[in-house]
Amino acid sequence: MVDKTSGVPLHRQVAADLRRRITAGEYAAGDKLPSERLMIERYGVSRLTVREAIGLLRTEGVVIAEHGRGVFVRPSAKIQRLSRSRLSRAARAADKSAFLADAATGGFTPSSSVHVRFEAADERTATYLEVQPGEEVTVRDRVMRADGQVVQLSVSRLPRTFTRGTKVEEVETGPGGAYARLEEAGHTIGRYAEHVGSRMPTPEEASALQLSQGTPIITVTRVAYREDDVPLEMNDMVLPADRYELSYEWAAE
Amino acid sequence: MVDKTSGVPLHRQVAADLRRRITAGEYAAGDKLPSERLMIERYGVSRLTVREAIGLLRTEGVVIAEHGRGVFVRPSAKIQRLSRSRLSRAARAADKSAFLADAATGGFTPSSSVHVRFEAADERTATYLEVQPGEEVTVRDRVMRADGQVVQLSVSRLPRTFTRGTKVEEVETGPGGAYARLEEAGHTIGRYAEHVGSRMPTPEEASALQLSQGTPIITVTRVAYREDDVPLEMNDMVLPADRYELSYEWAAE
DNA sequence: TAGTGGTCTAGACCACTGA
DNA sequence: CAGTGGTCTAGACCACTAC
Repeated sequence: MVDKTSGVPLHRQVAADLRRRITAGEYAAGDKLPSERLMIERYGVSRLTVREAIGLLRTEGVVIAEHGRGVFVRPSAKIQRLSRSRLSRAARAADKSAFLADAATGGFTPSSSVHVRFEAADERTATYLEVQPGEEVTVRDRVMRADGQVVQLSVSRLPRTFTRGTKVEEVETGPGGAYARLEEAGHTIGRYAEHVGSRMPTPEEASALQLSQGTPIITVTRVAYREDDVPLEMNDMVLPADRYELSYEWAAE
Repeated sequence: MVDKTSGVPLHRQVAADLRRRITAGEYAAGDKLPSERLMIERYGVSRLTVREAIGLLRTEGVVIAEHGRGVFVRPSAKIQRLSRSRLSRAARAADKSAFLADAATGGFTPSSSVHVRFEAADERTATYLEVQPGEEVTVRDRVMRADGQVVQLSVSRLPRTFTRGTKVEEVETGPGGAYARLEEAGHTIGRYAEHVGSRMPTPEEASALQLSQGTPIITVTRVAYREDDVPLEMNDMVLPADRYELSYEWAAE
């Protein structure tokens, strides 16, 4: 089953064999792989070697281990598509936040909890919001859930000069959300920019989003600009990569 | 150094301690961590436990192990920003492919190799290109390098009905690239859509892009539509997440 | 209770790096 | 050459799951 003279590490050979069987359909999505003890016999290697092989597949997101149950082929999660060029004034007028609008499209039951605080702008925040480092910003921390499960973390930051005395500094921002309050205060949004990246989650993010090993996160930093190009808000979003796909669209000219 | 009675796995305690020292700046970017043998003494645990701790940090992308040298704090790579709403006809007229345009912005020396083949459309391709499964498509495989290093993989697919008899079926597409040839053939591009996701790389992608452990990839599927909304091309791109950030922009209304 | 994965030890040999 | 990480073994005990 494995070639101990090939020079290729045994755990890689075992991982490759399992991977092949999975892609060949021998083990289908949701199926249980043989137990570690059984693989020890089949491949003629030690337990650690088997566990290293499984570890590779876990890191790749191919399988998921469940304590006391077994190792299972990971079902490819259904992807939730988020169209990003749709934060129209019309949608806000219809009393939907961007997240709620997504929910309406996706057909899940949304809920979210918000925490508001104030802090001094760090280097990165100052750069995006074009303020001086140390300047006070309003921070809205948000945990978004779909059918009870956490699906998105969002941290919104605005220069406090724009939010003082408005409901943006309260947990409940009222109909239309924070953007509506900003517009009422005379700050009409002219354009949005989003910066999309990806990385492995921190342990905190992994537990908050209940990510299984081998799942990266998608990071989105959205900046909302006023019509005169003054930054009004930056929003750092964290999404589990196995559940989301972002879609953007633009005209050729 | 570690509490063997706390119930928290030892390797997690070791990992947490190392992570804390790194974020505290005790070990700066590029610094070498203590050797495994030294950690065995310091933490009073076995070598496997130390290696498991390091393995966690590697998966998180916090450190990089180099055989025979040591384990190093991973420097946060400089991010190459790609603005995605810039595939203008003007840019193409200036004889730059999208990749070359990015290169001009980023200041690196680009090179790429292309392979052309033909295949039958699979399910996914058929959906995006709105053709029948099995219909013949032209496939342009591309490996892009910056200063010699592979930085992007790209697979472009077009219905062969649009490419037959054109230079799109050749390796060298001529000035302006494939899009320019399509326009000459009467297929004017009306809009683009991009679908962005992220996942851990396959072993092949990891070695092709020389990814260190713990680096996810960003997947971008760009679809180019004709002015009458007929799909002309789909382009599956794979980018190392530690080197790229994608930027999109749109007007509020 | 039996079977599963999770954690951990002690020890060994190998491959790679750099002085 | 010494020091580093990479691989591997044999064996042990634990925590969780399901019957």
